[in-house]
Parts: sequence; structure tokens; C-alpha cells
Amino acid sequence: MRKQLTEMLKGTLEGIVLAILAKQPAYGYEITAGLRDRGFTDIAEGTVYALLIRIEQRGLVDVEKVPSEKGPPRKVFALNAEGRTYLEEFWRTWDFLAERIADLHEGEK
Amino acid sequence: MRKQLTEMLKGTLEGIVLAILAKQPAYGYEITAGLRDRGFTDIAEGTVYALLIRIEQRGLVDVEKVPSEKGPPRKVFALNAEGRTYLEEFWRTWDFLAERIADLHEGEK
DNA sequence: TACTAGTACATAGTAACGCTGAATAGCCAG
DNA sequence: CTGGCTATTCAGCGTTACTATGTACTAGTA
Repeated sequence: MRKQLTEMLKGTLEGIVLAILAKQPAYGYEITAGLRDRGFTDIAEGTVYALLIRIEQRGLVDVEKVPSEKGPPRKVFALNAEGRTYLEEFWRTWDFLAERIADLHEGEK
Repeated sequence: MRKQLTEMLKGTLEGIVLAILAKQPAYGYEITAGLRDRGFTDIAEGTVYALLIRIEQRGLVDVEKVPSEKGPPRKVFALNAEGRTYLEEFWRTWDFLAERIADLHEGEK
């Protein structure tokens, strides 16, 4: 199932991370840990960092460097207005897809 | 939303097509039309054909050439046993993802 | 000092997938 | 014979997540 999930995550992982950031600002390491807690046990750190850089460059988040007690300074990401708009759009798209797939799954039986 | 949907379809479109074939065998042109009927209005024909070749090469479908009344012969694809197993796996993976995302969406409010 | 482990971020290279755009080919109506 | 519908194929592209590795800081410990 790993490979199927990998492909499914394309396009959704971004929304997942944005949804996490919608609740409260967070930094990469924290987000990765949060994903693991939510059941996404196999998501590599590198994947998350690359994604964060992407959404930062798109202007969906604001970034602030915060010193850490242990280790390098944290880059704390906060969803901004543009990011919120984008996230709403994500939910609309997701709902559209999930609904159609649910229909298919129903009709199968 | 188009671009978001494109990315989301990665990994799911394959399952969608397999689910369609689970109901009854079909050929490419027919499947594309069926997708449009189901609300996937923007899926290009080329995309579907490429996907069909992929699942054929993976041995998930059996293929039969059937002459058409109008136009070139049809390649009719039928889900085989292996394809059915793969489809079940797809549903499990999808349910896993959809559930976790639903949690996120709930928690957001 | 040297080591280990945990925290925290970054990146080059790869594979997979869906999209774009075009080509090919058969059939039929005007 | 031209346009439109049926039907398939393919080369090239952009985006995304994964792999694997590297850097850097702190704290504990032998």
C-alpha cells in the first residue's frame, strides 16, 4: 500500500500540512512529528521541508526564525490570508473528489 | 482548482478507472466519456490511454480487440483477478487517507 | 576529549503520474 | 472531399513525494 499512498499524497500532503498550520503556527520538525502522530508514519523529513519551502515561495505562509533551546533555530510557519484562501480551495477540491469516489465505491456493491 | 485537482488525481485516477472496469469491461474512449459523465470534465484522452497501457503492463487487466462499427477497433479492458486484488488494496489505502483528512477537516472548525 | 543521541534544517537526484498537443486512422453525412 | 465523430497512440513537460545524505547545535556520558 505504500506506493499507492505515496501517489495519493501528491496534491493532498500539501493540503494536510496547510490544515495543520491553520490550527496554529509550527516548524518543520514539529510538523513531521505531528504527521507521524496522525498516522502518516512513513513521511520523510526531507519531504516536509521541501514542501514547506514550496509553500513559502508561493506566499501561502509567513515565516519567523525562533531560537531553539536545543539545536538550530526553528523556522516557524504561519498560514497567512493567501494561505487560508488556498486552503479553502483545497477543501472544495478535496470534497469534489471524495464525493465522486464515494459514489464509485457505493455503486460497486 | 484545476491544478489542485490534477495533483490530487495522481494515484487516485488509476483507482477510479479500475473501479469503473470492475463494474464492466470497457474501452478507452468509452472510459473517457464515462469520466466526463461522472464530473471529471477536464481529463484528457491522452491521460486515460496512458493509464490503460500502464495497468495493462502491470497485468491488472485483460485486453481484447473488438471491431467497431465506426472507427478503429476497440481495445476492451477487463479487470482480472490481480486487478481486483489491487483495487481492494486501493480502497483500503483511500479509506485510510480519507479518514485522516476528514479528521483534519473536522478538527479545523 | 570523544562519543552518542536528539533536535532542526536543507538538498541533489530519482521515479511516477497526469497534462499538453499532435498525429494517425476509419467511418459517415453534407 | 470536407468536416465531424469514433478510437488509439506518443513525445515532451511540470509537479510531486521519496531516497539518501549532509550540516549544525545542544546535552549527556564515558
